Amino acid sequence: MRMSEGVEWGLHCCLILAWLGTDEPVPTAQFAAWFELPPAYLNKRLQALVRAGILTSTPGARGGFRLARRPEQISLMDVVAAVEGREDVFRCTEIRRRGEGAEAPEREFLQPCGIAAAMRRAELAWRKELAAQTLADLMEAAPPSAGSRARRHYERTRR
Amino acid sequence: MRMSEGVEWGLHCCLILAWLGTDEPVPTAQFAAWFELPPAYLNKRLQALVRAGILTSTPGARGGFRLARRPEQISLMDVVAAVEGREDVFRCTEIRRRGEGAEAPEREFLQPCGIAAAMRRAELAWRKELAAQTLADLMEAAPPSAGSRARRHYERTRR
DNA sequence: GTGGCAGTACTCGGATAACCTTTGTCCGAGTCTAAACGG
DNA sequence: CCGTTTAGACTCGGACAAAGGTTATCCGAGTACTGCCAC
Repeated sequence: MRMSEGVEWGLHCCLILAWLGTDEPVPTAQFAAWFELPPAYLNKRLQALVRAGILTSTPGARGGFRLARRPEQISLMDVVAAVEGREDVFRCTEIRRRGEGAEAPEREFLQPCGIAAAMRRAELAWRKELAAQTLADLMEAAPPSAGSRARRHYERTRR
Repeated sequence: MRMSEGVEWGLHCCLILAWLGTDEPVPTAQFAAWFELPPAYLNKRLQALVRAGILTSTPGARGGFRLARRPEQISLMDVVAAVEGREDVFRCTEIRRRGEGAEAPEREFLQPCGIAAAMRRAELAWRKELAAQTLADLMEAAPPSAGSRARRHYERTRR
């Protein structure tokens, strides 16, 4: 059980976009150089954020990615859901009904499996915490120098 | 990001053991028949619970698995950690230090990565919920018929 | 009849393969820029 | 000098492979039961 790197990559890229605060799209190549990541694969990951409505992409020369919403309206939950999908981490396969359970009366299965319910409770707590944190919160918690450094670097490497 | 089936299997097996409340070890074959699961692989999964100190195994004929502790002292967190490992779901690879970050002064990295910290907060909430639920809680929440059915079935198929 | 003994069946445990998800790469469609050209 | 055209470079987007992890299987070490045999 491990979260894919795409979440980390996507969050860092969104954070950069938020710090820059520019209207110009930033291409994948720029992000890839920034973090020494494989450009093509990073692009593939960012596409997931576009599909989820977190980023907007403009094709062609001078194209790239921009934030689709303001940083206060992008939560960690949004990014995680966009990259990892919206399925539950714990996926109940209802093995209670198999084998011996097949002979049990149907009314025993009216209420959902207790194990699945407990796992779901925990997962909801996780999701709630993720939804409570936005990009803006991350910006505020980070050292101010990080934001200014990002802007300086962007100005220097501008096309 | 998906939790392995071993967690579901392990929890159901532990629950059966708790319901039976017997001192006799229950072999893998019995569990496998109960839920129509591949016996050898289920055995491999239960071994993880033994290593974690949740179950005790007795080899040889008339062998099998027993609960190592009382149901009130076995939490969902214990089982998840035993099967899935104790590593964090979100694993920060510190890409902030790579590429452009390599030129930043060291003091910018004194406090941990904000993204990793936020993810960790969410994960701790998840773990806390898991640790708060024990096998005994699951037994109480389940319909009483499930427990009695398990005992009846065990008596019938006793060796 | 009783104690010992060998054979047998059964169980866990770890070493060994098949499948699937994740990671990584490549090329095509479309777009903007910029230079060249003609009026 | 200015507008048009045309070639070029750049970017996203999805189709195509490699790698690692999970799922599944098999065989060996060890244990308890059971029937047999000797006394």
